[in-house]
Amino acid sequence: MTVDENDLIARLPRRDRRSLLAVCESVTLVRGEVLYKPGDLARHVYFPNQGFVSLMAAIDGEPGLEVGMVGREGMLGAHVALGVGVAPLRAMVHGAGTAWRAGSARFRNELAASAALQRTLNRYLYMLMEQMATSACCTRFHRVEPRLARWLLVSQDRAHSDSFHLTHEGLAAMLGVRRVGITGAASDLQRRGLVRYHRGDITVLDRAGLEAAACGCYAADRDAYGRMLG
Amino acid sequence: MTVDENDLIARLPRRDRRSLLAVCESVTLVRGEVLYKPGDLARHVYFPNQGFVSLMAAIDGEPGLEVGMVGREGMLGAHVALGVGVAPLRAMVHGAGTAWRAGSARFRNELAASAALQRTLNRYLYMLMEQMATSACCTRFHRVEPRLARWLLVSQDRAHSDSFHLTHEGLAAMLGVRRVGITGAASDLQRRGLVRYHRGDITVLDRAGLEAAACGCYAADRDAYGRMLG
DNA sequence: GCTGCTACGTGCGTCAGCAGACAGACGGCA
DNA sequence: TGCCGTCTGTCTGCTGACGCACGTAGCAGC
Repeated sequence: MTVDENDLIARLPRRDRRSLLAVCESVTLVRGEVLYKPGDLARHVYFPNQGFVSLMAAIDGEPGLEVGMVGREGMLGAHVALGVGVAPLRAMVHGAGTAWRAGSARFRNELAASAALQRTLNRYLYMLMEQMATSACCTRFHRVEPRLARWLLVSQDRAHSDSFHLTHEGLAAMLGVRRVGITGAASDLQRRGLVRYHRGDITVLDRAGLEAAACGCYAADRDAYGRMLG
Repeated sequence: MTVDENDLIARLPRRDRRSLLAVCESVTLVRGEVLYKPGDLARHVYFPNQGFVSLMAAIDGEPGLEVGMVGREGMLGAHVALGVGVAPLRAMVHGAGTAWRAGSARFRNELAASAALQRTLNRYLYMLMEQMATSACCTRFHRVEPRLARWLLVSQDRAHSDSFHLTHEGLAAMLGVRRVGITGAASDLQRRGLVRYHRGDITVLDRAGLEAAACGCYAADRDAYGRMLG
């Protein structure tokens, strides 16, 4: 067990944690990897230790829109915890890292046996729903630039790193806007010295400034996360 | 027990259903009533028998956007089932009806005691999340008119009635658009003979036509509901 | 009748974001 | 070294929705 341990697992009582980890294996999350596609039967669940993964809702056959992001604070395969095998969302790795992975059936056994795990995941599900609702509003009402700033902050939190890789094209797909919309917003953030990017390599330079540039949804999400822990 | 029974309760084994109903009382849902406000501690959960209730996500202090709708196919207070007392969303009654209501603590006891209830609610939570994700995409990508058509269909399903009451102003708040946007879309639907409305009283005239006018999200939601049932 | 309120319809100027296209810059690779 | 694909920046014309404001119609009450 390292310092970079998945938060949900870290919060379990020792006994439950050991039991769960006994059915887990360590895997590497590779950038670009798709962990779930909508309609797929999920063979595994994942507890990231580092890295971050986007949850995308599809629409009209298009990739659609990002409705949530998962890092070491959460898990992938919440639907398995709800007793449904079929994934509702596309889960795509954006920041590489490692994760604990468990087979769905074994995971369900662990869940049935551990009240602490049930409690923890229930709280996480609650937070995820809150995030999705916030996200929906944010997408509707906020401008591209504050939304981009928010996305970068959330990614930075999940990645535990100041820099990560994603092109304007990729960012546009996440936020559901055109690439040129990202180009405009990103240029401005760079001009103001908040970030630097170069051919897909993005570095956050001024975190406080970026927080000021982001919409209130970032703070709302962070608060929701805090409430989940407390 | 009447024919208009909440679907979640109706699907429980007789023993579990009796036990749950024993801690429920029948209440009336009045149009305009707010069952939860974000941040409130939920004292009760509700299982509607008729009527329909909107789940609204707030943003920047504004009422925001509807992210889900609940009728007899679901429950209000899903967050209580997840072990969190604080409501994340505003729940507002749009179609009057009756509901079974249980105190949060008693409901939690029932939930702990009934594996069938847990399974049922888990599947419902899954569907609710799927709906929220669909809703987020729909809000972003679809035009006002198809979205309005979808909203009317969903309401009709929940209300089990061809007519209900909501002004253009109210519809605008649900869909997160201007009132005049609704006026334009509604005029068109009326001109095409799909609906009729007068000072807030809306009647669906041509259901099939309305389904054709709605975006694919309506069908997607209905399918998700079908999958939940098994 | 007049008043007042609510609901609905319309017109106008503005604007963010759209679609499509193009060009320059950079970097990996042969 | 030169080529090519990727990434980024910019332009044009277009449109759906916005904000605001005003006009009208139905309904209730003294």
